[in-house]
Amino acid sequence: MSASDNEIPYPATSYDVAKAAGVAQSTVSRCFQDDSNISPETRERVRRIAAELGYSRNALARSLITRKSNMVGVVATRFTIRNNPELVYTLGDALRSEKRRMLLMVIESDATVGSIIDEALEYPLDGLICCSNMKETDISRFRTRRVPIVFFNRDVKSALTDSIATDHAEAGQRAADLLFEAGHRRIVCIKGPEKAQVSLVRASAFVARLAELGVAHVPTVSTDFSYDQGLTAFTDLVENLPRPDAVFCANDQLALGVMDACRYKLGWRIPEDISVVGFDDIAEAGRLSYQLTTIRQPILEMALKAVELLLSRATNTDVEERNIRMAGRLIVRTSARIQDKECPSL
Amino acid sequence: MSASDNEIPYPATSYDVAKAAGVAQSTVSRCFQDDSNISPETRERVRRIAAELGYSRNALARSLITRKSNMVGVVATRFTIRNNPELVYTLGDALRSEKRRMLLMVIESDATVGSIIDEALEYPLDGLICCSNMKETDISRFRTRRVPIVFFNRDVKSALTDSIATDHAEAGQRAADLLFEAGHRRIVCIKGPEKAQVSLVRASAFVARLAELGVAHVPTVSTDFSYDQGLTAFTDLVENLPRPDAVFCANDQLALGVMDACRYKLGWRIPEDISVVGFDDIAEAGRLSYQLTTIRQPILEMALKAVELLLSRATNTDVEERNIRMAGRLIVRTSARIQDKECPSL
DNA sequence: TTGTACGCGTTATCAA
DNA sequence: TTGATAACGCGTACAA
Repeated sequence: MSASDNEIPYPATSYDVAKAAGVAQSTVSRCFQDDSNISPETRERVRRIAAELGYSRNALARSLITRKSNMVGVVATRFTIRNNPELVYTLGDALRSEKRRMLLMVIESDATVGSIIDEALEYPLDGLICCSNMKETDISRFRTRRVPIVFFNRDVKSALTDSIATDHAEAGQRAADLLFEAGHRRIVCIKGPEKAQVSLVRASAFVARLAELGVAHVPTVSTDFSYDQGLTAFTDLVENLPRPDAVFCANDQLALGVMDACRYKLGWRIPEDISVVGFDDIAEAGRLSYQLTTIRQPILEMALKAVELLLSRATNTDVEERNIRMAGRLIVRTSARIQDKECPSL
Repeated sequence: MSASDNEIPYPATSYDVAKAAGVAQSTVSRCFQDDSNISPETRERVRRIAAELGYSRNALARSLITRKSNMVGVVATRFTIRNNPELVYTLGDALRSEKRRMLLMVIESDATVGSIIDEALEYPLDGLICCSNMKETDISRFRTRRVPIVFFNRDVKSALTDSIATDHAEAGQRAADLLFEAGHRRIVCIKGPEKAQVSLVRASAFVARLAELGVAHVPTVSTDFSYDQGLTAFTDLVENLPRPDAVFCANDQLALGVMDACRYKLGWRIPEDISVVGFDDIAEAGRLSYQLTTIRQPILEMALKAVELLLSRATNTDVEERNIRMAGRLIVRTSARIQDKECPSL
């Protein structure tokens, strides 16, 4: 028994199947395409033989000739993945139902997106869903290659490049109205990183709206969007302040930290002593221990829409860019008083 | 101006670069490989011209000839992604530092893993990290193709196939010892789905150990591993039972639901009236509102080890399978009394 | 309906 | 050090 007897050096190719079935390689190829002219008998026989040989088509070789990789790149930051794990699942699921694979490229933060550009360009991606900012020079490299991009929750405007995002400004404004109408006047704001566009928009719209309503000063502090900093930054902030009666947090993680600070560090009751409003509606916000009133981002609808926008670019190559903004939805729980203080009977 | 003047039909290839640089295509190829014999001047000049043309190598074409896709498949269930988002990030990060891409294939649950087998086989993956069970017949299809698999937190044993998992049995046993030594005797157990191996192992080891210690009956109920069912299943379970003094939950989500059931439905104090122990150490477990005592899975270390195991198979083709079990780590917080009831002075 | 021949864009081999 | 040429495995004209 020689070495060549038991060699299984490489997976079977369409040539191997062709030889075993006594047909041409192109016939084998046709047997695995849905819309090809092939006799039912041949198709069945060849497929059976292929199965016996353990044959699968090589997707890479196919991509080379069809010039379609059937792969969609998804760029996501660590924070996005942690805060919205369902987004990853939903994107993957939506892409698979469109016969696309998900090449997930994770980055530490928006600041490090540059590190994956070259790698993404080496694959003839069908498209890129980018949950990060990107420089125009990098965007144009994809555009040159005809790789469409959809930005997800990032306010990036570029030619032929779509985006979908929550309407953060409207949402921040709504939070301001909510708290003002409930009679709150000593209001503070816990926002995210200075570099995080979404946080800035939410917070500045919130503050601006309050200013319109006559609340001139809204003490504000920046954080890293984490529970821990929500807890500590809030505690520090209120130390030298008249006690606030409401707080808006630019995301739910912060809000949970603020709530725990109130209850376990400051001894304040929620919502009797202070109203807390968050942003996102993550799973934790609905726990009985928190019951956080917050503004939900329609992440899952946005994910589906992102896939739809992306794949429609394959046919509609030159349609003008679409920048879709979806309204957040106020989820009323018990962490904020929503009726006016002056009318407790309501 | 004819149509051909402004056509940018396809990305530049190495032939285009070669023509522009006045060299052979193979020379261009060499300029983009680190370990090739090429004069520094040529390399620099060609690379510059390539950059001007916006050239990137086509990874698919390269894979075809090198028979290495540099892609690693990661199979993960919706539950895994939701419960352990950091796992996704860590795997992606570890793979990228090994110059590999992550093809993430999401599935609804272990039961639907069959739906991605064919699709995974079509790519000449460098390997597969599988956070799901898999039938032996499917495993062998990958083995035939020389695609190594590492099972992650699944107790799958198969030839040449590595696995890494938390030692769930040891952990369940440890939870039992912990509660028993604290003096608890009326103990209940909230486990996960009947089909979830990890849950069964944790719970049955827990119950078995208590039996050894003389606690014969441990009322147990199955759930879907969710917060909601932790809350409702526990409430239902204890309704017709003498009040338990301790509860072990097969994951943290359940434990949080149980804690909220105790506090907000049953009016029990934690840990004075009942001790609660969870499993996983998800982020929520550490919140001040919960302070859940739990057993941490070393997910991140496991992720790194999984990548290491997988890539080592590329060279060590025929080394015997390695089934690594990592010990969980007890994280003591305040949701469980750990000293004996009889010795409150401790 | 099937076979022949070519090309997708790269790396690898061999000769110069 | 470089160039010519042959793969890699498939899809697709075109001819039969």
